[in-house]
Amino acid sequence: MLRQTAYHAGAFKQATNSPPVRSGELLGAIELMGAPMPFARNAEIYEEGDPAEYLYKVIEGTVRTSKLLADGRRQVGGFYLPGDVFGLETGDEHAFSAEAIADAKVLVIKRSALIALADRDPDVARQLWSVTCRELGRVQDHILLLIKSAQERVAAFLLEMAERVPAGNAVDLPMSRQDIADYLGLTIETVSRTLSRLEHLSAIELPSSRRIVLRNRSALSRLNA
Amino acid sequence: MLRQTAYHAGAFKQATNSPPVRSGELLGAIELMGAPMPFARNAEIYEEGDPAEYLYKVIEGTVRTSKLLADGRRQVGGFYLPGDVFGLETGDEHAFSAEAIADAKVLVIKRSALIALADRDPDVARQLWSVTCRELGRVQDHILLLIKSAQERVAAFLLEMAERVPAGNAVDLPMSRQDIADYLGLTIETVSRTLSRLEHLSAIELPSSRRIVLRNRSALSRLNA
DNA sequence: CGACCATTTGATATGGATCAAGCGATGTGG
DNA sequence: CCACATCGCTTGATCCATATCAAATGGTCG
Repeated sequence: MLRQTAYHAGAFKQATNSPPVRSGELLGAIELMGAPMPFARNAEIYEEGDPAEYLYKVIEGTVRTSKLLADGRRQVGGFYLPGDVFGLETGDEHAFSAEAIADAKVLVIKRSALIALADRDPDVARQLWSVTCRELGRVQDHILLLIKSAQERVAAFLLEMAERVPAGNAVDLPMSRQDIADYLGLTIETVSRTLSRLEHLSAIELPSSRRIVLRNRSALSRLNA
Repeated sequence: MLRQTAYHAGAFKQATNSPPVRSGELLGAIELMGAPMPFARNAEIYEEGDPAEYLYKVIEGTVRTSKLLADGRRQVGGFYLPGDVFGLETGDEHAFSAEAIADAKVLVIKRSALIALADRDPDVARQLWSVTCRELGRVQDHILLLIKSAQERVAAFLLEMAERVPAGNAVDLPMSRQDIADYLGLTIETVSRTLSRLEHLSAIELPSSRRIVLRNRSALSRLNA
């Protein structure tokens, strides 16, 4: 456990692994404005620096946002599963790029149309804001991940994914080790080693590299610290 | 330099140090709704978990948002200078707490009133969204900071502060070393050592601990990598 | 079957954390 | 006005978690 500041304060609150924006009823009317588009595995949806003309909602598959740093490293901003909205980001242009991790179907919504609609319908405006606020919360949680130890990061990641793909205790990860590493700010080797260690600790099982069984969630939560 | 992924791609874009939301003309009408409140140095403005009833805009002084982790570490979410808006965050309750670093004057705006106004005035709604998007961009940039080396983090921090307190090359930092460390995900010792190293490299001067003169910005930018 | 790619595992190096001591500024009481 | 405590910061020595370099393993596709 890394030390940063040892404040012995009273306010202990767990970092809530907030998943990306999942708009169920939300954006209901809005979805009519969008066109569903297919993207093949590894296809680019938009690139860093592209004008942010559209918003996106995953219907099928998984999408990853990422950013290449000047030195060649890559930071993965997030993984987006069916129901999740992505492409919000900051302003005129996309700060990250987005790629389909697996074959995906994505609803593409024209931003200008959405804004125009929001101008006329306060409900839409409110939803737009709400979706953005939740994305903000997700990114803040991501920050909290990045200051933890490798074991904590991996454990938190597994718990997050398990929560988002509710299929009992078995999770089928759509992303590669490299994607996970770049999301968690670790190397692929460290991710792999940490998973092996968690297996030895009987916290998880690894039937195959993409499939992970959570055997002891409370142990994971504890490691999550 | 830490390795994460060595993608030799074409898209090289520098992490733009986006400062917190600074609403100049923005929130113009809105500000009439708010009451200016004084906060003494170290006074708490709101606490993690408090219902998020208000939005805030710094008029004078500096505010820091932070979060205590279960193990006693602290993460500083951001520093807010005059003109900056804070307290947006996620939804019903504040994920971070906010404290005045120096004696501050803060405009306090009731969220419900603002939302009501946004319902009637699309411009207000749009501004609210815009402010949130910019905060989102700031937090994403913060993530990019946290995966860099100590030297890069400190250099980036100095450049960011210099940009936000435009007073030539001399910056008077309102925050302590501990605050900086908790913002950058480093220890106070590492921050201090790194500043000393930057001084030896003649990138900066340290006339006093809170005052920093940028002697060679391009060198800092280069370190910033 | 063989080539290729993703993943795991091993050995070593290193950046930053930790532990500890020193230093300078500020403030307090005598 | 000066001794002395305190606090924030710096500097030094050492340790450790994770990166790096390297090789082995395993699964997939032609």
